[in-house]
Amino acid sequence: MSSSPSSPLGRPADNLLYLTDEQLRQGTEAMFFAYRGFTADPDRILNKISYGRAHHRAIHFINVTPGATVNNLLSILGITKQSLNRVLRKLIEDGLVESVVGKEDRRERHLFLTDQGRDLEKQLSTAQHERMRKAFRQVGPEAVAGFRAVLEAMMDQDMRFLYNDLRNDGS
Amino acid sequence: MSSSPSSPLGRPADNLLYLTDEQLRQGTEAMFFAYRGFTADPDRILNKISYGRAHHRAIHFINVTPGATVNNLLSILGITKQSLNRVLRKLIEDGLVESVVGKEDRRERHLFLTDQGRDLEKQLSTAQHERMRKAFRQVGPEAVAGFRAVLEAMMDQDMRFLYNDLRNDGS
DNA sequence: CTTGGAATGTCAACAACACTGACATAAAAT
DNA sequence: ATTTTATGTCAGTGTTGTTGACATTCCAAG
Repeated sequence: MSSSPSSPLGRPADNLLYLTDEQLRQGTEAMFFAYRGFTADPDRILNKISYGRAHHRAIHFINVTPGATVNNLLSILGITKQSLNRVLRKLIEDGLVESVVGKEDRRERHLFLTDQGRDLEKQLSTAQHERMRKAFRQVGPEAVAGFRAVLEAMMDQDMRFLYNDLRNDGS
Repeated sequence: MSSSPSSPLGRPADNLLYLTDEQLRQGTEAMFFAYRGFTADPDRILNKISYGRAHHRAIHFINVTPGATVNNLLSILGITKQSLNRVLRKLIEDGLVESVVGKEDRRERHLFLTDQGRDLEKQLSTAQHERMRKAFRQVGPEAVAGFRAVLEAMMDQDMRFLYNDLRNDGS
């Protein structure tokens, strides 16, 4: 719309061939099939212990932001507190997550993984990372940078902020 | 593992910094947040008409491979026939999908979108493509190529074959 | 022609995970 | 003292997946 590096009148769409409906359709299908692969390996582990993806997501984000409150986690996961509570209750009951009453604000519950929780997290992330590492190595760092750039551009703005917060530190 | 462009002994991991656990974790989170964005726009449309993602997926793949049988669709979607059948029944009942008994093998049902089905498909894909086109344009063709390369490398092999079949034609 | 198997459809039951709405409790903030 | 916030819990509902069982149709092999 703004700056077109091609000649002003001749072949103006030549550098935009990657934006055709056909290309977008292929991108859509790539996302669909790749997301299936992306979740397949942890899903197998979770299945054995009667957990689902919701448990995985909770464990993942409690691990990267230890001490986060329930509300923090709700913002990240984008689900209702009732849904999260169901999952958290089970994780606490099973001894994978610890809930600590806030020191300054005693209404808040700060969430931590127990040793057992960290064990499971390690198992899950190892399985998931194996596939991704293989893919990353296969395509090289430039492709990975492109992958990351597109994904970040596809996020909702709120999620992009959260994502970048998690990228820098774990606060 | 095979060819390392860096010096044989000094700093052997320098070009592999993009494969650290931290980088993989960020890739994982990028996938998670981006997939949410990816589905958000069509989800809003589907919600209004009491359909879900399963309906969207069925409509999408019937559109790109018109005349596919139920079994074809099952391979692509990776769900059970019972799950698919529930969705298809509703789509047929609502007049979005037509089921045609096979001419050569009359056990098979070939699936097509009706005009009404194509209308909805267009609505959904337009919404989904808008976000993706914006992202693609923002990052440029090289990044998009990397995005596609990583996603393809993350698929299960079966899905990669299917994906490439859909890429070339619709048979 | 009969039998076996493949493709499809249907019924029932169930589980995971999301939702809404309503209500309870505790504690911080005003 | 009252309101608001953070959290938890109960009850009900919907979508989408699962198994298992069974019926129908029909091609193909014996």
